[in-house]
This record gives sequence, C-alpha cells and structure tokens, in this order.
Amino acid sequence: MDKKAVLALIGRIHSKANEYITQELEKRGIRGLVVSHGEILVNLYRYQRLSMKELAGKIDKRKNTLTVLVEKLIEFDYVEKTPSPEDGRFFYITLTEKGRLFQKDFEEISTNVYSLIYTGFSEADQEKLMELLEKMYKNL
Amino acid sequence: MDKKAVLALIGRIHSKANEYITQELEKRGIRGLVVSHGEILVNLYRYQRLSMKELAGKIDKRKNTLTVLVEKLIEFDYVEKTPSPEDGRFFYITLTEKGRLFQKDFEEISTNVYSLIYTGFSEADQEKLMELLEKMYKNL
DNA sequence: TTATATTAGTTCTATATAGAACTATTAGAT
DNA sequence: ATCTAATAGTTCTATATAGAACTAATATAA
Repeated sequence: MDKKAVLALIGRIHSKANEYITQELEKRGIRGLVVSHGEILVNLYRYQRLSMKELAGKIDKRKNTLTVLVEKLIEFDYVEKTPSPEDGRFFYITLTEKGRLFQKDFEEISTNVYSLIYTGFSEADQEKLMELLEKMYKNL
Repeated sequence: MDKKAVLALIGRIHSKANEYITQELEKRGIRGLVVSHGEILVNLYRYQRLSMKELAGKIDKRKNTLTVLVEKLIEFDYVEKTPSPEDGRFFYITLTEKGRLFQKDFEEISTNVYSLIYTGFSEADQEKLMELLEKMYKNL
C-alpha cells in the first residue's frame, strides 16, 4: 500500500468511527447529538465542572463552535450553564440530572467502539499505534 | 498514554493536516479550496476523466457532496463537466488548462505534508503505521 | 414492448465548524 | 486611579457534508 495514503486513511477512519458512534447513540435513544457533544459530556463526567474555554481545549474545538455545541446540550437538557461568581467572563458548564443519567451509555459506547476498532490488535500493536500517531501529531 | 485516546488523536491529526494543506494552498494563491477539492484534482491528474460517481468513490464522499465540490471547481475554472454521449446519466469531469497548470503545486504540497508528518519515522515505522491503520479501518 | 427496478446525479434542508468582528469583564502598567 | 491589554464568550456569515426526496436515464423482466 502507498504510504502516501495515510492521511486519507486517517480521514476515513475518523468519519467511519464518528458514524458508528452516532448510530450507537441513536440506538440508545440519544438523538441529535454527534461525537463532539459526547466528548463534552465525557469530559464533564470526569471533571464535573468546566468553563467554555476549558471545554474548547479538552475537545480541541474553537470557542465559537463550543457555544453552538453547548447550546444544543442545554436545549436537550444534558447540561446547564451558570456564570462564575468570581469572574464575570466565565461560565461554568455542569451536568443536569438527565446528563448524569446517560453516563453509563456513553461509557458503554466508548468500550464498544474501542473493542471494535482494536479487534485483532495485540497490546503491543495498540501501544505502537498510539506512539506513532502521537509522533505524527507533534510533527504538525 | 491512554490507548482509548486513539480516536481523538486521529481526529486531531485529520483536522490539523487539513489546516496545514489549506494554508499551503493559500500560499500558492489557491484560495477557496479545501482538501476535498485537492483530492478531486489529484484523482483527475491520475485518471484524466472520471464520472461524479467514480469521484465520490475515490474521495469517499456522498454524491450530493460531490455535486457541491465539483460546482466550486467549475466556478473557479479548475475542471469542466460534460455529459457522456453513451449514457445520459453520466457526466464526465475533466481538467481545464488552469486545472492542469496547478498539478505541480498539488504534488509539491503532497510531498511537503508527507515529509512533515513522517519526520522522525523510519521506513519500518511508516509501513507499520499503514498496516495498523488499515486493519483498524477494516474493523469499522 | 412495456412496466419495473436500478442507477447517476441534483436539490433541499440541517448542522458542525471556523474566521472575523464584536461585547463584556478583568488584569496590568504607568 | 486610569488607561490599555488581555481574556471569555457570543454573533454573524460561510461552507463542507450528509440524509431524504427527487428527476432523468438506462437496464431488466414479464
């Protein structure tokens, strides 16, 4: 195979994986959300409370994109946004009860997608792949 | 590093690489085009004449997306579209003179981006990476 | 031969995403 | 203390992308 196809391949994996995850979300009745919304929620499961800027950093998207993504999560009642009392520029995003309710689903989907993509991969392969991709990312 | 970060990493590489390529295009005065347009042109450099459906297959995008992408390439005079005389359902996309003129630029950009991302990679690393990514893609 | 199915492509609509310009708030310099 | 910088976030606009429904043309089956 042509080694010059690696970027195309990465793009295809990216979009196929997103497609798979979106389908898994729909299977569990989570409609209208895409992977980026899921990444936001997963970060909130881990950190409980994050500002817009922190979230943007975590999921590697611009802050205006975050505004749109979080608006949707608020609309669907997964998260809420409250202004910081200490610094009027900050807004804190936290999970609602409904948001917390879906934690298990998101964890299961994550487990499923990883066991799918890593089918046939040894531990060493998984580590090697991460190592090479990290090196590639740092080159960019 | 968490092996469960591989999809996020792939997404980041994908978008960083696209960003880099778009910047390289702009440096050479090619404005308004993104990587997908470049992929179309590169396929036309190789195959000269392709139908919309064939192009969609080559760049792994839906046919309605192709319609939009090709419209832009026509608008900027990189390609032209002519109906097939044999089968009225097909349209053939071919390069214009201006399109051919930029072949060298696209090839240089491709060479540059690959020498960038593969910095510090041995031949064996490059092959291993392709092998692992192909396996991952087939799993999806 | 004619009816049906398939195929190539477009149109319409929705949306994630980003760039640019903007507001509002806080920090820093003098 | 006041002026300027920086920072957090939003709004506006543009666009790649896809799903669904559509048109037009060809292939297939009866």
